[in-house]
Amino acid sequence: LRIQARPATGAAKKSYHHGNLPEALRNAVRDVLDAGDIEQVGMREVARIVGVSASAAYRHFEGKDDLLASVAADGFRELAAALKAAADDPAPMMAIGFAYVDFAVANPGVFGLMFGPHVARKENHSDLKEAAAGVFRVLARTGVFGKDRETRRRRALAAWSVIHGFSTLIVVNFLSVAKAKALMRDIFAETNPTGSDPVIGF
Amino acid sequence: LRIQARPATGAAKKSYHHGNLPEALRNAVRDVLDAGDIEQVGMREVARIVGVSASAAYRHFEGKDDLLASVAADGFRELAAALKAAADDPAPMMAIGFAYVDFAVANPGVFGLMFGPHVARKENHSDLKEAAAGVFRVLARTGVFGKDRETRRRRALAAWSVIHGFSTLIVVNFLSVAKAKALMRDIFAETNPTGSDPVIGF
DNA sequence: TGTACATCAGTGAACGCGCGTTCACTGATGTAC
DNA sequence: TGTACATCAGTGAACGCGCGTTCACTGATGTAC
Repeated sequence: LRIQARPATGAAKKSYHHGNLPEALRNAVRDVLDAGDIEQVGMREVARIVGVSASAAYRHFEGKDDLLASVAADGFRELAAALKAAADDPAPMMAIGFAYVDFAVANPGVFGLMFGPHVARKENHSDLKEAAAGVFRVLARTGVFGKDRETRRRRALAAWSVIHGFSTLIVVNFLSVAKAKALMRDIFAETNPTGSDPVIGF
Repeated sequence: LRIQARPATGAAKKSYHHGNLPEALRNAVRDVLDAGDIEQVGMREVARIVGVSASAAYRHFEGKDDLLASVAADGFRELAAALKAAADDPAPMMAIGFAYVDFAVANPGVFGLMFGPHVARKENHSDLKEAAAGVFRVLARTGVFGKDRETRRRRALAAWSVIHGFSTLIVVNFLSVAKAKALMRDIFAETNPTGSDPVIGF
């Protein structure tokens, strides 16, 4: 189980005030999501896990949708951060691909939520949209994709698709991590030392 | 709404026997799935749509899980058939990729079910597993992937990932069909007229 | 062709359950003076 | 430093609801003779 976030004071409060309930609830959602499927996630269940009454959650989230959207947005931000860190690698595309796969494997539940129908239809949730766009931005800004803006965007989308496809097939158990990484090594191999040429076959 | 399958006699029976309830129920599942998300799908809801009592469904399916697995397996078979047809195209990889994307766009709900956590954890459901393997088989048998068996398998997996990634990002609204197809055209362009060389950059 | 009867495919009421959300409440916390 | 008080962050009971599944049932269908 994910460690419950507690107040920064460190000392366990005797007060019944939790201190960091929103994060604790998000973590509980992730635990349930990673353990099984999305149908098990609920306000009551999640509150139960945290050890708080169900209605307490409504002090921090408008409702179930809001809580889920918040978890998904966090997921996108985490993913973007991981990719950003990987982009500093000497072989950035490969590193980004690996980081993406690693994220999906480590967080299958959130990964599914992020790219599932719940979130897909939440087009109005601006925080979520922005967080997802952040992932694309990291990809689009990675230097290997050339100088022209439009070309970079196109290639970033293609690369995202490749990487995302591997990750999805892994999560769904049609492909092993090892095999996927070996394949990515082939695909993203820097066949051209100048680094200016396309790396995914076009 | 999907047209409800009726008995082959054509004439509307006055009997209360439905005649093809299993298929009608599967179609109802798909309708609900395509319209919204998986949480709306249920035995009662689906029976209601078909116009039958909830318990009638239990004459044909063991329960909810069984019904969903059946829908997913059908989805895999449909997808495999569509890909098989596309494989006859002079540019088979591109045709297969387009067919895959078209299937996902036409059936976003089933597509999500097929690659979602519900099915991913149903490893014991052999019919489902077999149906999913059929999709891979079509890809692996497509001639462009070379003569060596292992190489073919590797490349088939890579191609699947690419194609699947595009489809997922489309379904989740991060990418348009037009853009995805243009990118696939670039990636799968037959740069080598002999057709024997790798087509996805490795 | 008719009839008896087994089986098939429905019905509808009932079960227990857990859900999301609301409400009036209360104890804890922080702040102005 | 103390105190009064507003606000914050919980509680727990209650609401209505729809779900999956079971059960005893009944009408329709098909088959053996």
